[in-house]
Amino acid sequence: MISKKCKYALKALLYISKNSGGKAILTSSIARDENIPRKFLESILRSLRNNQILISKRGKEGGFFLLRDPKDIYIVEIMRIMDGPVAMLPCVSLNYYQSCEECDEESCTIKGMFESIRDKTLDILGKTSLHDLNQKA
Amino acid sequence: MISKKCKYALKALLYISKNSGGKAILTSSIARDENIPRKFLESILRSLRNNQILISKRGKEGGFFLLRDPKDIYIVEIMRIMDGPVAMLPCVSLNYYQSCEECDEESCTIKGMFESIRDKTLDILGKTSLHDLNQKA
DNA sequence: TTTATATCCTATAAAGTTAGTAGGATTTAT
DNA sequence: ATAAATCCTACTAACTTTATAGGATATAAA
Repeated sequence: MISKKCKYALKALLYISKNSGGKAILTSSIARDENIPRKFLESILRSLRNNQILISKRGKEGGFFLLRDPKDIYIVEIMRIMDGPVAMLPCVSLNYYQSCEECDEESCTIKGMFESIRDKTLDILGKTSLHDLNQKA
Repeated sequence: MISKKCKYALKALLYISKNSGGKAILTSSIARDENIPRKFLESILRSLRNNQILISKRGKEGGFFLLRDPKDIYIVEIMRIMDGPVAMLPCVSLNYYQSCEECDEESCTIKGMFESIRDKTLDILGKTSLHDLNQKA
């Protein structure tokens, strides 16, 4: 399961991607239209800005813009920022690898299966962009 | 990420599958050899018994057996018992479906992607058995 | 029939994570 | 100056995870 935070982030980015015609998008508009608690959304958008997905403009007439073209923002990147590893086991994660202290990785017989799942998952998440998803509507 | 409970369950079942030659396997043996806290493992095995994966025998000379052939026990079943849904979104789960209250499922543009991931994942988890994984060693 | 050895069961708890909320500080266009 | 927006820190309630404690119960064997 992905967290609500992550789902909110995806919805917000798709919203910005869809509605921004060069103009800044307000937190409050996203919150209203996507049913996301505003204060919670604020912190999500700030986090996306800190991670080079969004740029923000403060003050009146402010708001958020995508830093890159929606065709160049892949879902996997958002999910890693929000939820961390995509893999189902720490020892199988490409970006957040951690060894399993209690078991021997050499003789582990479940790793392979979870590597396959990771690869199939990344194949989708790493090739789907914000633009792709907005085309679905 | 799967929970430690789920990982412990898989390790325990593979252990039982591998070491049971018709004889009962002790919680304490599994705990020792797989580095799993014994009391925690007890509750995991009990849960697997409650869900028709194991049978137990109490008292002296007791222990656990697989209820079915290792070739007929698929990983997906264990994961669902331990962690619930395999899907990444509640609204995309086959066995634990829940609607997303805050968004309109009809117009949702992220569902499709998560359905694809679910299908690829289930294709692996639903076809891999305990026997398959023990062959890897 | 006693004893040793298992599982069974309920309750509890510490730590971590999730999903927010509160209250203002700061910046900017008008 | 003022209105409107983001920015920032701190806090919190609820939930989940990862166990632990302390016996109750069942069974095989001596």
